[in-house]
Amino acid sequence: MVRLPSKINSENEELKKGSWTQEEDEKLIDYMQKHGVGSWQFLPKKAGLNRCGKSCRLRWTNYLRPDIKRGNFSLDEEQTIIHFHSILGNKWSTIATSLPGRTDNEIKNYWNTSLKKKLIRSGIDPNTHQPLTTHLHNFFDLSLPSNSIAMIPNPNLILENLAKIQLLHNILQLLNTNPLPNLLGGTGSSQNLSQFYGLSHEISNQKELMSSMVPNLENINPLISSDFTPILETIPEFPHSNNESNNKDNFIPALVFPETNLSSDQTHSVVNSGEIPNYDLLFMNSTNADIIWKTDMEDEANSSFWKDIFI
DNA sequence: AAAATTGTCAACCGCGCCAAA
DNA sequence: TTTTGGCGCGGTTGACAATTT
Repeated sequence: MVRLPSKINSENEELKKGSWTQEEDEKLIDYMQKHGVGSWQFLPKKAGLNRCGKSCRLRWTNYLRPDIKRGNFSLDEEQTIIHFHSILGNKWSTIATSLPGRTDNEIKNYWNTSLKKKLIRSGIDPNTHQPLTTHLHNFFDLSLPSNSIAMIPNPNLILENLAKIQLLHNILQLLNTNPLPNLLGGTGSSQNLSQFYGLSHEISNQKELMSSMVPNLENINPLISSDFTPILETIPEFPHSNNESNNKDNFIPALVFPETNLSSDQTHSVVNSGEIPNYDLLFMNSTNADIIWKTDMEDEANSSFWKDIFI
């Protein structure tokens, strides 16, 4: 048997690709109404379409089929997708069987463009469906058994953990500048914040959250003294409004920046804007002992927050 | 007002499964 | 038992729209 290359028809002509025209749609609908679903391989020729069978199947199942439901996903549908995704993962076609009129493609698109972000904003990892802080615990705990760093003064490890602290800083900054995260939007409260971060007790401010999220924080860097409390106490409270000036006042000053491609002026501008630096680059370089870190000591306002830890 | 960025969604691609040869 | 080909699935792309800078 000879298999035709998929982009050539039996007359050796190039098959059409890309968006479907109204005329092509009409031909396909007309054919499907008369013959129903059959062999996709021979359909294009019979229906007078210069397309491959696969393209016709896709157009029919994802767009032209008469039983397709249009419009926004309802809350029920949304919850169904989240529920089944937590059990099945990216099995879009299986998930689609629970949502009449919705196609796997549509569900997949909706997940990738909207639902995933909604979950992240709610403090839930869209891959594991677990609170994001579970990962934070692992993030610090796995690499930081008690006292290990103090006993092995490996500069690369110190740099790596500096990077981790910086990452934590930025997570806290995000939490501090956005409305409190909660499940699927709406107004937040400290109660549901605790709930969605997987904490057994209620927390009312950021320092409590920080202590709860990173129990081994005092072991991260040998330069950190045992008394971490004074630093925690300087962390601002959660803002309980969207007032922009309040949010600005609550910016946690930047900790350290790697001396990468940022000039001093750029570093200052990043510090002052609260912008998040490029962590891919940072981690990529963190195994290199030559990496130079700088604290922003010239700027008293920005450095006072962190200098007790590192100087 | 224009340019840049981000979001949405239809469509494509390659792979793997499975039935038929 | 192995090979072949149809089909469906999940990941990705790219065009267009909407929003932001």
